[in-house]
Amino acid sequence: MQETGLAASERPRITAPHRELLDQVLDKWSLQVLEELCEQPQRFNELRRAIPVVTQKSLTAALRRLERNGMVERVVTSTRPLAVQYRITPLGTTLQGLLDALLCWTTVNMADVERARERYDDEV
Amino acid sequence: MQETGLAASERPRITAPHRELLDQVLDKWSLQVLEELCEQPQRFNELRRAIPVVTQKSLTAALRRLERNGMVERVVTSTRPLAVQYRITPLGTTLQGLLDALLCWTTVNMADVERARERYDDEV
DNA sequence: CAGAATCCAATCAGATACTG
DNA sequence: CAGTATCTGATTGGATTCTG
Repeated sequence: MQETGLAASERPRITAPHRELLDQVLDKWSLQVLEELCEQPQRFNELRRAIPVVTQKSLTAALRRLERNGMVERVVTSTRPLAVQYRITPLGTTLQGLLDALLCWTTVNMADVERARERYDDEV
Repeated sequence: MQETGLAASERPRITAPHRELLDQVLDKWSLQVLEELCEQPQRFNELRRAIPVVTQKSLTAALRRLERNGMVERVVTSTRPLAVQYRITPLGTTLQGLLDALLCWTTVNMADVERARERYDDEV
């Protein structure tokens, strides 16, 4: 499992591919899309309404990125007019714990962060 | 299937302040700065060398953001030429677990993601 | 050394119009 | 409904120059 006997302090580094994946998955709209789809599958315009001020363009881009990375599945029903449902994939659900952890962290530390901001803004 | 009080589906939502904080802390360069400073305090140019291709401008911006949000502390020694050391704060260290979790997730799922990308790119 | 200031190219986001 | 296409104004990122 380990090539060499590394010290505990030698934690894995963020490499370009990892960084890139996080970028695609943690960006502004993707997080909110994932959050919505974790709750239930939804259609395009449902998502649009559920996520406050996302434009159609940004939502489309976020969905395509998530689909490409295997986080979200696009299910088309060829009716007239056609219906498209987006749903989270098994791979996508592995992100849910992480999302919760992120949200938990912001909730716990928001007050401290706001104090830090006030201090910083005052002294400058 | 669900208890009184909060339904299981009623998970906390990402609100604007939370989203904004995550943006400031999870962006491309900030993650790598935090990773570096979690290992040891470093000076400006040390960080610059440690983080492959960051420009001075981007590094400065990331450090200012992290400082403003209380994640990083800037320690100035008024020598000639002056020395500036950046170090992680206690609040900043609360992010470390999250960073590890993020990195762990990418490591575990990278292969699946790459397969998903190939599938997507092929069919389009 | 540790930046600030400036200029410029490239990217992005919003609005609008159109389509199967 | 679920998008695509296009135009445009704003924001970003890199390169360069300068400074205490």
